[in-house]
Amino acid sequence: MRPISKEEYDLKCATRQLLELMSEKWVPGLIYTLSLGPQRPGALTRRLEGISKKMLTQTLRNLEDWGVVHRTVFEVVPPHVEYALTPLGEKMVEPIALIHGWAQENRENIAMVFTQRLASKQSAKP
Amino acid sequence: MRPISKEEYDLKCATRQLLELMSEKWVPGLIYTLSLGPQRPGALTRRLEGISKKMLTQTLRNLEDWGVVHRTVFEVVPPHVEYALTPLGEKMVEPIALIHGWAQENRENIAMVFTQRLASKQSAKP
DNA sequence: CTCCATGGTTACCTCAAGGTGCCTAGTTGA
DNA sequence: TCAACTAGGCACCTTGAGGTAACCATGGAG
Repeated sequence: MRPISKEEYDLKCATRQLLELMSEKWVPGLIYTLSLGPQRPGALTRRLEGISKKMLTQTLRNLEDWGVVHRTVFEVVPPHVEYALTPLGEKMVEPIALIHGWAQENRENIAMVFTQRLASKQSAKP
Repeated sequence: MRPISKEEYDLKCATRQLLELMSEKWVPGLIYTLSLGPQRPGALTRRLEGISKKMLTQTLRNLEDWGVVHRTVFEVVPPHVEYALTPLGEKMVEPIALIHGWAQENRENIAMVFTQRLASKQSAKP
């Protein structure tokens, strides 16, 4: 059992990098929504109830950096912007769908755990 | 495009619950290591360089709550404890392996993004 | 002339994840 | 007698993710 060095685990591990991206709060919702077709920011905001402008922009910029999302600006007024998945982004839909599938299969386990945690948290602070 | 409600996205979505678990810092390493066979805490600590006792225990308890890991105590002295994946846990190895596969295929993209981000962070705070 | 919608940016605040360090308790070896 | 190994509990601290609210520039509707 060879040790996994700090550097290897923290920095180089593409798997962890990817998992961290995918678990950013709004990433799965955005990727899934964009997999249905290109969208304008307004539409995305309306679809993902509760997302703030800041988080929408920030998350989309992040996904752009990853080369997962492409931003198209139409030079008209009022401004018109569209976001779409890149081919790399399309390739990310499948792994997320697999996670989703796993989660659905085991949704009862997950729900159980979740309600237990909620209960214990609430009983902890009266 | 039906909106996704806050509650739906935050609370009920098993997918996000699962992604959050999987992206906890030490979870992928622990799941992968345990997929090689049951392990004692000491061995896990030695393998995952940089993990603290607290984080090891905390993460393992968390995985126990999820029913992903089983803890066996041998009533001997000095104490002997073993952690192993449950059948549910075994089923989690595959999705993680898929993510891992994706990350490997696209490791160059990921590495590029990562070094860029590092560089921009360092130039931002001199 | 004012209001609203377009797509952002910025400063500020909060909370929890992750980390450090010290404590327990029993047994073995120097 | 003191140190070290076993597995873990607990208090404290720091950092960053996520959220709130205000601001910018433009143009059409009333």
